[in-house]
Amino acid sequence: MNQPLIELTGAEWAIIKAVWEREPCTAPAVQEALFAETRWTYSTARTLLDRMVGKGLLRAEKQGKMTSYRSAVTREQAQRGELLYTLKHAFNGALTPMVQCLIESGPLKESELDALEALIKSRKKTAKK
Amino acid sequence: MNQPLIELTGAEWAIIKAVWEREPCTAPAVQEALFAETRWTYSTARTLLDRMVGKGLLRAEKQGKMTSYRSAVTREQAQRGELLYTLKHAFNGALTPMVQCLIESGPLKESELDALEALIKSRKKTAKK
DNA sequence: TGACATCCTCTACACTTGTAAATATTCTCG
DNA sequence: CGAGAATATTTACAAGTGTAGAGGATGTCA
Repeated sequence: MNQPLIELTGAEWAIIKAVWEREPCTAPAVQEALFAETRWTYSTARTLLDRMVGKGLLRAEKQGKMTSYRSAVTREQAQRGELLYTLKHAFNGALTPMVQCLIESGPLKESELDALEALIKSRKKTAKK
Repeated sequence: MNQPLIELTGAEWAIIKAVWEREPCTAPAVQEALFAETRWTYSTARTLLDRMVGKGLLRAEKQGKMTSYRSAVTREQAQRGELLYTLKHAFNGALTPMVQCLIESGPLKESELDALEALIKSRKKTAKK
């Protein structure tokens, strides 16, 4: 259940997001989808894809000549990994300061504050044990 | 004002935290402080320190034979950089889901929820423009 | 059947990161 | 002065990352 903490590089984030949005999908499809943003050639996208399979972040299945990729970790798992990395290194595990810094850094709208407030309220109920 | 987004590796976080806590400080001091946690030799610590000077994360000043290091970025800047990286890559810039994921991931206590709630309230007042 | 268009595999290469040994330079005290 | 202790400088090296070219295999249409 507690897999070994997922960490993604910037390039990997780009790839996996493209995969999540269209899986299963082929390398050319991913390359094309990301080209505008990254200017990566097919080779580059393909290398990244295959390395990520090696790391267990994606799974590949060969169908004839095409290879079909799909994610092996969920978006939530990846997000959590990223957050936990930051929580641990940048905030020494202290959650409140982290949220504080976050809401102070970001340009955030009134509506977002409302959303957060609601979030916390509901969370309080759930947490009650 | 908008410096080019600070990103630190795990090793760099360890170093800079040690520096923040005792700056100005020497390489041997940093190495010693981190030894229990990292088991780094003097060489390793020194290399890291100097590379970080090269990147503009620290500043070094030679005084006689000793070199004295101090941070060139604040803890807040570094924290912000880390958060913004995550916000951008993992959450496509959407703040609310990020906070949500955070409070759902972490094991957080009642008191923390209270703190967060207070935080948001005060923030709401400030944000009023 | 042959010329393209597609997609694949292999190989490469520079840069960064983590880690450190080897060696040199100084102080400092007996 | 000479030896040890404390520091510093240089060099290295394996893995990981970003990026891609070259060249092979295959399907397709005239």
